[in-house]
Amino acid sequence: VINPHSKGSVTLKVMEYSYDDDLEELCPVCGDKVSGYHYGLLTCESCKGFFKRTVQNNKRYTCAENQECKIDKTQRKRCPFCRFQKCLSVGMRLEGKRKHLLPQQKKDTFLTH
DNA sequence: TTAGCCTTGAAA
DNA sequence: TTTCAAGGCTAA
Repeated sequence: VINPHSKGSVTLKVMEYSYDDDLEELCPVCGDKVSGYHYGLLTCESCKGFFKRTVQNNKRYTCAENQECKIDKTQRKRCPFCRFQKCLSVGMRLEGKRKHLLPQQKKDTFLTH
């Protein structure tokens, strides 16, 4: 913005845009803060660990309700079954067992903010 | 069992 | 050499 009141000088005002609203930084599973890519997508540290444990030890859970439990940061512990279901539904996959397999370029998803 | 921090190793 | 996600570790 050019200040019309300044004579010889020009003041430039930089508009700092804050899209605080939807800056996808939340785990698609529980809404916690993401810590990076885990099993294919951005998730939080806890869901990463949960998914890992579940897969590694072949955990089998059962839902006490109708397998429709809402998963959020405070209820995620409540129903592992629904939590795992959600992990799968949002796209978590165990396609990167360490020690082999090429992660190739999964650069299809950017963080173009 | 959960979840945050740490180690590791393949890819860039 | 740096990056960063998989897997390890462990306090609570």
